Amino acid sequence: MELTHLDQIKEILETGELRRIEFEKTEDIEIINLFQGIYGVAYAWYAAGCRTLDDIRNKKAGIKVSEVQEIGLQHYDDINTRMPREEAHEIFVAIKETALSLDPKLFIEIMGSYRRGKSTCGDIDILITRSTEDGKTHEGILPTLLNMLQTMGIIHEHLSLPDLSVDPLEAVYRGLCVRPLREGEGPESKRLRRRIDFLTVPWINRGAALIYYTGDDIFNRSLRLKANKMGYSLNQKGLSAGVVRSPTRYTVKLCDGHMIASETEEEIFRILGVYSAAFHQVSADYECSRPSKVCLGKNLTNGYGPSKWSMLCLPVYPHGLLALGLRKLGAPATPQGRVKAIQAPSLNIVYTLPTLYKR
DNA sequence: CGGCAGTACTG
DNA sequence: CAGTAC
DNA sequence: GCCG
Repeated sequence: MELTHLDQIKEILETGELRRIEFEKTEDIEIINLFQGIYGVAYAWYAAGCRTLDDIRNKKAGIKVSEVQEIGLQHYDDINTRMPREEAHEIFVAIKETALSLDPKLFIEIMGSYRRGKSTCGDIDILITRSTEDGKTHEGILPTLLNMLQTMGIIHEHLSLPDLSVDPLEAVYRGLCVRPLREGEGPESKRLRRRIDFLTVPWINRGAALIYYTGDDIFNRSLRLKANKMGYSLNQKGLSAGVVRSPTRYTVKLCDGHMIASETEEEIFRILGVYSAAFHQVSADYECSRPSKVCLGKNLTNGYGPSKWSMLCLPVYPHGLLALGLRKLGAPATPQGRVKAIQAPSLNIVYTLPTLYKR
């Protein structure tokens, strides 16, 4: 008798949760993961024959290394060490204070793994926007803020600067920072470089932006897939209805539809039918309404089968979808993952297991 | 057998 | 366009 | 790899 998905899910939930990283322990994926620790790095480096960071430093096989990637190499260990939650907090507090000194009406929020309540953070994601009720906006704030933070010694190397020419309210900055000095601490004390992203969005898009940048990636993909199945489309700007897709090519949108929710996370989650008890909680509990990563385990392969997709993991979501993390294979392959989501009515059984709510 | 999230940016 | 970041 |  074949095991059903549900049998396997129950077994994993009962025997303990695994991380999807467990499924990535093949040599090529490990090396590609190593190279992806450098901002903007290409899978092409692996394809070109590079296998170590020194191969990259020595420009083996005639590969090109951009200025930004040199920064990534220089600070490789710093950038790829997760920071304690407390350190992310110190950096965020300093940035928020600085920003509010420019305009006390700015909306400044930290997103990413910090907002998901994680005890360590791989980077810092900061959202900046501003209520428009007094007719003003956050236009022009980001460059000024970045200059101040640089003077304060918080922001260091730039990886990508904001392009304000398209929409001055929508900008992205990526760079490296260090935490502010603590009380009585001299400038000689060692502080690791940390990855930091700033993004600004129009005030009305803040809810959708919060969902997207709070993540994680698999959660977003499953949520978007659910939106599609319900006839909507979700992106970092908002939830749209009336999207018409080509019957032959599903991904081709014939009609963009119209925005029905974007200002708050709650309205978007509510329309999508996502359990939202956590909205009454503080950020550290946010993760509890979010996916619990589990794997189907040894019964499923991560091997390179004849298919161009290889299974990595199976997160379980509170909104009633399972998603299989898949990796696209084949040459020229991209290591960017894909998600397969399955509508699973029986998932209600999973919800009741305490695993989903432990932290 | 098609589909697997959606968008922005780079070369 | 392919590749990559989020 | 697996679902519709």
